[in-house]
Amino acid sequence: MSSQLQSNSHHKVRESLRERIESSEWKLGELIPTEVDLAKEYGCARTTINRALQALADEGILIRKRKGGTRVCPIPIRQAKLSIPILREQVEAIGSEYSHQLVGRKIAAPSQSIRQNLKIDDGDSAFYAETIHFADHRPFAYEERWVNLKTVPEIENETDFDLLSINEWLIKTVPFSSGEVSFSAHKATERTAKALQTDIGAALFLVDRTTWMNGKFITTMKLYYREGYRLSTTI
Amino acid sequence: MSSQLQSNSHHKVRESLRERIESSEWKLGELIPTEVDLAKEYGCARTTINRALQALADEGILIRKRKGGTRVCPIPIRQAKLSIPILREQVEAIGSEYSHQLVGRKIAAPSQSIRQNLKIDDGDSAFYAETIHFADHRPFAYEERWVNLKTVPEIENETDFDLLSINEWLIKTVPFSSGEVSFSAHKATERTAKALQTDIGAALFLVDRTTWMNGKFITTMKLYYREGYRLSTTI
DNA sequence: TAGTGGTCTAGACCACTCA
DNA sequence: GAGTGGTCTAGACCACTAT
Repeated sequence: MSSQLQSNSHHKVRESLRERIESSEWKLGELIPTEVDLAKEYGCARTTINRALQALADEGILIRKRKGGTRVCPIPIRQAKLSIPILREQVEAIGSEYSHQLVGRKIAAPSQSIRQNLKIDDGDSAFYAETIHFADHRPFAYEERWVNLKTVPEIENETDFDLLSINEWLIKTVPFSSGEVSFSAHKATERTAKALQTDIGAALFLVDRTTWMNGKFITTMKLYYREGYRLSTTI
Repeated sequence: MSSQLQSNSHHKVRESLRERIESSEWKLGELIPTEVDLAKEYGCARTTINRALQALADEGILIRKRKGGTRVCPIPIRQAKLSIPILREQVEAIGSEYSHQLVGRKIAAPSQSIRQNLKIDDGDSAFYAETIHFADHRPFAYEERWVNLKTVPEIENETDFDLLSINEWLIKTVPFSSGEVSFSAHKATERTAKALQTDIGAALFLVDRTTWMNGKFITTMKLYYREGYRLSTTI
C-alpha cells in the first residue's frame, strides 16, 4: 500500500479497468481476476476495487456472480441513459422562447386502451386535455393527455393552465412518479398535422408515456413532435 | 446501532428514502438531513447512508454538494435507461427467427456529412454496406453503414457476412466502444420503402448512431425500422 | 464445502464551498 | 473557518453457488 494512488482511487481504478476491458486484455465472456487479487495489484483496499467493479457491472460491462467470479459481459448491450426533460426546459435549452396553449379540455369517458393504461373501470370518466407547445411561437409538439381523476381529483378545479402547462402542474403535484415511455414514428393525421401546422402524412416522432405513483395510475399521454425533432444521447 | 437492519441495508435505506421523497416528506429543492443525522436515525454507519444517497443522486433524484448538503432535485428530470440490443437479440426476444441480407457493399468516398462523422479527410474512401434485417423472413429494419477503414482495415478482407451481420462482426472486433445515438422519425423514401417492403411516405423510426473507441472513429450507421416499431423503457 | 462477491462498520482524512 | 459530502482502509461476517 503505498505510493501512487491517493485520491479518487475508485474512479481511477474503474477507468483503468475499463481501458483494460476495451483493449481486450480480457476477452468477451472471460473471467477477470478476483477482487482480492486486483486489490493487491492496485495496492488498495478490496472495498475500493469492489466499488469500481460494481460500477462497471451497473453499466453492463461486467457480469458478477458470487463464487463464479467476475466476467466481461459476453453480449455487450449498449446502455443509453437518456433524460426526458420538461418541454419548457427543452425549448429554452435551444435558446427559444417557450409558450403553450390549451386547445381542449373536458371530462369524458376515455377509450378502452386509455382505460387500461389508467386502470380505471368501464364508464368511469377522466380528465382530458390537448396542449400545443411552441418554440418561438411556432408549434413544436402536440400533447394529448388523460389524467386519472381518482388519483388526482384536484385537477378538476385547477383552472389556470396558462402559466404552468399541465405537465408542469403535475410535476409539482406528484413529483417523483415512475412510468413507462415508448418512442415510435407516426404519420401525421389531419388532427395532428393541423395542430403542428404541418402536412398530413409528415413523419412525427411520438413519445407515449404512462405515469404512476405507489401503484396508482396518474396520467397517460401522447406527445407528437414536429418533423425534424431528434432525441439524442451518448452510449 | 443495533436491532432491525442487518442485510442489504443500503438498499433498504435507499428505498426508504425514496419513499420519503416520493411522499413529499421533503419538498422539491428542500434540504434533507445530513449523512450523520440519517445514520443516527437509521442506526447504521455513515458509509451505508452515503451509498444510498449517492445512488439516489445518480438517479437524478437528489443533488448533493459538499457543505451545501443534500437536496431533493428541484427540477425532476426523468432519466430513462434504455438498452440497445443487437438486432438479432431484439428479433429473437420476440420469438421470431432472425436473418439478414447484405444488399450492397462497396469501398467509396462518402458524402461530406459522413466524412465528418468518421473524421476522415476529403477524398479518403470508406467501407459501405446496406443490410436488410428480417424477422421471420419479413423485413424488420434496414441498415446503411459506413466503416472507417483507417481504424478497422481488416473489414475489407472480411468476405463472409452471412452468419454474422456487420454489426455483430464489429461487436466481436471492437466490443466496448462508445458512441452517440439519436432517434427520430423519417418518411420512407423510394429506397427505404423498397428495402422494407412498405409504402413510400410511411413513418419510419430512425436510429442514427456513430461509434468510436479511444478517440478513433469506427462506424456510423442509419437504421430504419418498419412502421409500428416501438422503443420502450421505464422511467 | 470452499471460494467468490455483497455488505457493514468505525474511524480517519480530505475537498469543497458556504457564510 | 467550519460543516458537509467524498473517499479510503482494515477487518469482519454473510450469501450465494460452482465444483
